[in-house]
Amino acid sequence: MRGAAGGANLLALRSHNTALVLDLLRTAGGAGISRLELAERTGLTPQAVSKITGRLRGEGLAAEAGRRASTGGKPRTVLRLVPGAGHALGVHLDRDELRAVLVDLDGTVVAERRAPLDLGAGAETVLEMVARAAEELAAEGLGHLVAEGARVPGAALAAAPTLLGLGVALPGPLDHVRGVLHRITGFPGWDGYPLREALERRLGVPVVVDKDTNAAALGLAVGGAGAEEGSEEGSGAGVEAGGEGGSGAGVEAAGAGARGGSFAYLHLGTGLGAGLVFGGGVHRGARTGAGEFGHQVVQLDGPPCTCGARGCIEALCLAAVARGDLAEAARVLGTGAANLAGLLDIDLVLLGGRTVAAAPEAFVHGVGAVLDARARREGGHDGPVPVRLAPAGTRGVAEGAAQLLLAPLFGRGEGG
Amino acid sequence: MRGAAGGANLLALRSHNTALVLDLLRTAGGAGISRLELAERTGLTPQAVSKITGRLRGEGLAAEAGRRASTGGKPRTVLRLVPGAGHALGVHLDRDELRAVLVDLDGTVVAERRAPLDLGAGAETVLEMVARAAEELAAEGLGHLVAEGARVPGAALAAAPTLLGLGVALPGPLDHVRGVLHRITGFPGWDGYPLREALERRLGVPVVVDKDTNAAALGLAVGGAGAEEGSEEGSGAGVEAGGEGGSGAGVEAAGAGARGGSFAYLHLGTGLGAGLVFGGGVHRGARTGAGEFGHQVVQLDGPPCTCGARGCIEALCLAAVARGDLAEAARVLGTGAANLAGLLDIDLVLLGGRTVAAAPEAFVHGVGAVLDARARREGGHDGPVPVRLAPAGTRGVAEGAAQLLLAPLFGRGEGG
DNA sequence: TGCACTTTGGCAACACCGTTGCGAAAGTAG
DNA sequence: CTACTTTCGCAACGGTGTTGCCAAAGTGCA
Repeated sequence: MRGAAGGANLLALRSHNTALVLDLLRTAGGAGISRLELAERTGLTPQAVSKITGRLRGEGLAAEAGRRASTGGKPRTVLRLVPGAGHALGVHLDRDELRAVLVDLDGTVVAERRAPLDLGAGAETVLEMVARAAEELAAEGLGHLVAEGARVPGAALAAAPTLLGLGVALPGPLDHVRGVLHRITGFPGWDGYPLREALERRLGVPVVVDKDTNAAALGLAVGGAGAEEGSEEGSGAGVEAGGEGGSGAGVEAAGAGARGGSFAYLHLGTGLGAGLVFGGGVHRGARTGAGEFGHQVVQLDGPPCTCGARGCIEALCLAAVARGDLAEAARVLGTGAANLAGLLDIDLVLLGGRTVAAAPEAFVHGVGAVLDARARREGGHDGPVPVRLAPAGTRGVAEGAAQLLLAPLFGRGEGG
Repeated sequence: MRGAAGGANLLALRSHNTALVLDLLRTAGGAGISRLELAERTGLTPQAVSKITGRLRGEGLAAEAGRRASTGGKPRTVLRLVPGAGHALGVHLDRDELRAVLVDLDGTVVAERRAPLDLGAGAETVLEMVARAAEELAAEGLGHLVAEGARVPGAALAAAPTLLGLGVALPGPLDHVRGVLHRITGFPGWDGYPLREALERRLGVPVVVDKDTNAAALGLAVGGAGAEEGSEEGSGAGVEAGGEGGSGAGVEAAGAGARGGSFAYLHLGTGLGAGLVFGGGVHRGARTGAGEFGHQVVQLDGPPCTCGARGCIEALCLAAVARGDLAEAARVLGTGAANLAGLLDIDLVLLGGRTVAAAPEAFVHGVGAVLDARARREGGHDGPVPVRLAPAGTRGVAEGAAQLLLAPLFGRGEGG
């Protein structure tokens, strides 16, 4: 709601309330939600909700979808988001693979691409690969929406009426606001590359760039991390730890995807990073560099890390993994998680990444044990912070990248 | 702006914009600010600002105060906050001392009390001491505002028309929302004590309770931490480190007190704690327990801490202080600060507390050196995070406690 | 001294927001 | 079929920031 200056006018008021309603419609998913429920959840009057939803229906973003059972009077009409009213592209540039998805407003993946990738091939080459994948996905998923005459190669994206833009997620520190990469460890050719500007010029649609961990965290935040279903894709999504000693804390945390939820997503793959979510939005910090978790020092004068420091979590954790000592790796990771949870007082810790996926139970239980111990030391006024496996599968980061474009629609931009 | 539900109506819109204008008036201080400047800073139209300031003048919260030099036309009229239009009481319950202040809207201390304290004397005794100090301060600073007939002992506070309430800051974890103490280390009699409720019943004015570190951080946030003046009270306020390698990062950080500023206040006294400020507001976390900094583990399997864990910053740091090795203490503290700064990407680190005050240079330079080294490792796209001595003197926590009541007026409640 | 110009800031009309009062629509219960 | 409950839209309303216009209060130049 607050722009750069902070003053709010009537347009901002409307945008805020509209985004709130859209977010609730999205969260409700296929089940839908009635006008009166929307009124209760937003605190607005039913009449205001009717006006807002009427406008949304006029714009094609919402539609009526059946009605509820009566409770003694006129039954409530159920409203539903029209998923096809908007789309976004998400691209995940990993160290050895490119994954691209086209999602609709609901976050459902409409089309998907996957290709081997060599970040060392240079920015121009990779840029062209991204553009090609984006155009193919748009043609596959949105081709029927494009007017016949507009189907000229190279202008496919700009011609798609429902496409909101493209989100790119990649490792390494970068400037999220300006869309400029700082560096990618091991690939010096990327230093200072203005990825957003280059892609926007090439594709003609809005582009947003973010760290992979932030994208993953955003995807989890809007996807309702820790929600009931959990039968998404990952086979080990049911694994959980840390709820035993708690007084209902696990139940509380189940709604982490809702507004106000806060969690940390810890990603352990070839490196270690974190994405922080406070109040439903990603915390990026003053210079959009937040989430530097791997190089937190947890062992003064410990073994040297590639970054030049000593005793970094990443170095300790990966060394333990390399020698097969998963229990120790989980203990180190848990120590970092406990530090983080104590400092920020979050609701939930989510674990992800290839290394975690290779042995989910070991990490979830190991990290959970450390958090349990900490909670017990503190006297247990509140239960321990629950630890779960991030439900998103291998394409979770790409989906999160697409959410970089969708989130502002739902009022999830910048911290809430 | 967002309440529990999130929906915003016209009243909320007005409150938001009014708070924004009040905050700018407060920040401008004695120099004042013109209507057009307010319009530029808020993004509102000049006419909207005129309406808002007109309302504020009608309520006695703002007044015209001279005019600027002309720039070729009608000179701008300068507006100023009327400091006496509102007051708040702030109490700091330290382990061995009670400090209470009465401040006006501007944050200026109008009256002050100080008394030795024994937290072990029991909640009732301390409660009575707080109430007595509050009533004395109110009588001293606000007596002339109270109608003659209303001057009956025990009802002094409720009768003072400009008094917004009382803020209490004290060590140890607590529930800020409900105003209930969890515990105070070393004083088991306080476990679970409903301090807010008890004080509100005793005094008849709104009461807010918070951790001492949060109160200090809030005081620094609204006081413009790192601003130019610095000639407050602390003799070593000029000490600074970490700006040398930076590209103007120090200048940027000078505005940490303004909206959008983010910093961490690290308090090293008998214990070690932190207060986090993002976007001008205190980050308290999901269960208002954030800022647990002292028991971050920075040495796996290190020496045992009183909390039961091993290798906590607090234990390592205080042990180093005890044996006179301030350089090592600063290095440990700096390691924790670097972890924190990397994780959250803050603008500034502020140091305070008795132990720091006893040797400011050693800590500021020692912590700054660790942050410098980290920034240099990362390639230095941005300069290192500056480290400064918190400018607030010994009564800073009490002033911050009073700001717990004033901050909501200026839109600084809960995260900006 | 007088006139032209610039800039500030208030008055009035306006568009738009959520709110309130009221009634039509659409069910259930008897 | 009637009485009742509940949902939801239409119309009028109060209040918000915005726009168009004009008076006030300066400066600069002839």
